[in-house]
Amino acid sequence: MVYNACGQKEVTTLHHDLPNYMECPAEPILKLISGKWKPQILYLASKGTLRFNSLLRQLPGSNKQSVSAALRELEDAQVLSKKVVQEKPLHIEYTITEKGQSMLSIFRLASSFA
Amino acid sequence: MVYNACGQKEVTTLHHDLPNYMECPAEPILKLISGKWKPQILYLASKGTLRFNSLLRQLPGSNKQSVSAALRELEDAQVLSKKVVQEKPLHIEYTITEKGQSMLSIFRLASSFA
DNA sequence: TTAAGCAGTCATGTTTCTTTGACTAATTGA
DNA sequence: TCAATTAGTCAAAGAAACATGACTGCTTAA
Repeated sequence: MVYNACGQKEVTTLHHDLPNYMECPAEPILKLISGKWKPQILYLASKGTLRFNSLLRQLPGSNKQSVSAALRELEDAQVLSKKVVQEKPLHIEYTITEKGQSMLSIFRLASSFA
Repeated sequence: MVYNACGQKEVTTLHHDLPNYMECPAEPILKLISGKWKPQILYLASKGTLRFNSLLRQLPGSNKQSVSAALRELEDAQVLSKKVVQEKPLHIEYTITEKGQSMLSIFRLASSFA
């Protein structure tokens, strides 16, 4: 069995021009961890729990809307988990998941080509 | 020595809010291999030498301008090399470099999270 | 010589991403 | 009670990415 550049079996034939055409499964993952703020958010999340306003301060030049959207995307993809902490000054915490932790290997590998 | 999520030593301090702030070196690489056409171009390049018009036909829905820009970016980053072939019907060839070949591992790793 | 293929560029338009500013609503400290 | 902090949302503007159509200049096959 032949595997393509994306580590996927080559089976599907959709276009005569593309004998073994197949969408790259890495693309959605690349899209998930790319963008203006997500790599840095993931990096900070790997160091410890995040809180919204503190995160904003840690990302100079960022804004509520972009950070909020990034957090939601990462949460939807189970890379971060969000929980309301019913403590002293009632707040929200974003924590990196196991999946998120293991996805950091992509960053380490990518940075070896810098 | 402490290494951050991007596999980089933590030294720089730029902001009081960021005791160990540092740009993630994976970001430019992620940017280089992301986008609408670059992953697929890289995949095709891994299978063999590319020629402009043939590549366009192999990327249904693409266009000259986008593909041309993608090829230039990848060439500038030494992921592809371009050469004029002085043969029979004089043409141009884009070939994946060693660096490009080894960068395919990023796609394989990323696709394992799909 | 004429048309078709190759390898593009340029100007423009559209779509998507990112930022800005105003606003909400609950909690907490002085 | 007043101001600040936390955690956002919404609409709109601006920037960046991507697509379209017209055009160039060279080569080759009929």
